[in-house]
Amino acid sequence: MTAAPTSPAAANPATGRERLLTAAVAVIRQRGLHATTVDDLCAAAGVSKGAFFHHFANKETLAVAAADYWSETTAEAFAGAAYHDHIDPAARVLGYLDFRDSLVGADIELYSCLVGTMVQEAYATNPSVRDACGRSILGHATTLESDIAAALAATTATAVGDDSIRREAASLARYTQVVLQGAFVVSKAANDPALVHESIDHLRRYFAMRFEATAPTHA
Amino acid sequence: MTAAPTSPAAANPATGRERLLTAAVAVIRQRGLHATTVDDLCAAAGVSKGAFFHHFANKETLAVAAADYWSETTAEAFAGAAYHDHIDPAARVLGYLDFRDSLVGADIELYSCLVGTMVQEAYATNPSVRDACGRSILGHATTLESDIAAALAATTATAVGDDSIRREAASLARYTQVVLQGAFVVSKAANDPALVHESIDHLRRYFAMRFEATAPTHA
DNA sequence: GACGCCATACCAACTGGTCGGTACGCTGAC
DNA sequence: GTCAGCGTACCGACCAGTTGGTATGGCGTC
Repeated sequence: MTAAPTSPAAANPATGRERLLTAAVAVIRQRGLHATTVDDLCAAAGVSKGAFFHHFANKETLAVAAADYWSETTAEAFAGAAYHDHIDPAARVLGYLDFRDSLVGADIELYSCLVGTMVQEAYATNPSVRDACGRSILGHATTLESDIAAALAATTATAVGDDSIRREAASLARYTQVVLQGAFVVSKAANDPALVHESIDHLRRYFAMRFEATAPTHA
Repeated sequence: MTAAPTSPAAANPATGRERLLTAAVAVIRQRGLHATTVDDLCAAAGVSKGAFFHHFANKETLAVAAADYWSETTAEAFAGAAYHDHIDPAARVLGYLDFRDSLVGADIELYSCLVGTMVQEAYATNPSVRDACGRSILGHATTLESDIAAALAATTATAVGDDSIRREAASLARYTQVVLQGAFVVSKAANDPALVHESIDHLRRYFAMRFEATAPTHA
């Protein structure tokens, strides 16, 4: 241990704070917040305990920072994904589901959601962490709203700005996150990633139905 | 098991073991597994630490027992519910969703699922707890399969025993649990029980669509 | 029906290790 | 010289699990 003390940016490019955050995402996602000790995080990040408490006031502060860091890094990944290129808004929504589906690999702890895992533990004991998780999940959901609203509007010949359309789009956007989070939980319980694919299939089918519902053709 | 030996209904009706299990369900559901200490459980159950380790080898054993206890008590509640009385299998399935909806109150920790909460923490660290949670969730899902299969068979004019019907019914049964577990997670993150109602509405709509899909009349 | 025997159920005090957090010292950059 | 960015050493609290003991009650025996 005790990595190179002299040149900080030599072998390990990231700063200590960032190394701690990436380590926190990886370790907490696997083992949970309470089961992860500060020493675990320091070891994973290759820094000392002094460095940890230099950057974060306490463990709870780190957890909030990790949730925010998670929001930022995942937002970048989704913003750069190809499903945005579809012309048809319904295709963009279904493309989002395909993209989520493609992220699922063999190891559940590598594709499951950090904030979904944390919020279960933090809900009653750490309100600030719970709120950070809420911001992350609901903030991500809002990025879907405009596409869903456009797709709904196309099927009902209603204006996208219509209030009932906006509300229903927001509800459906939240529902995507509900299904994904639930799929992670149940796939962990069953110890089987196939359940995530299966769940996304059902959700995809639901969206397809909703987008065809009253729909005439639109293009 | 081990029924009441002498006078079960004296001052404290339940035996120490059962008091610990009911306390475990209540406390762990609120605070999570790792955040709950053995002393917490003893205090909640009104027993000493010695009693705890008399009945359970360690904390992990208690967690498994609590998951099993949860399975048993919830199974009784669902078995006695009125939605089974519908003649139409589709109505039984939708009645199940209504029943789940009716269980949702104001306090999330009072309606959320113990095993869904525990499995997130236990997945990587306590395989025996994870498996107990998996048995609980998937075991509950199987109780829905026959009704879903019957409802699907009615819409497609296929035999209930048909293999594809059985598989799809099993998949939909799992999906109900996915949505419910996800609704609990996201409603905790948003700190808003309304999200559970909203999610069940979407699931109800999906089932209604699936049961009407290719459907002619059936009776 | 009294007695010895033992199992079950439970309690209070303690222990050894762990964990979050602190105190303080070093060092290079500006 | 001072301050960010660490590292080392350490502390106090807490916590899972242990130990050693007590109360109770069933049961065979005589």
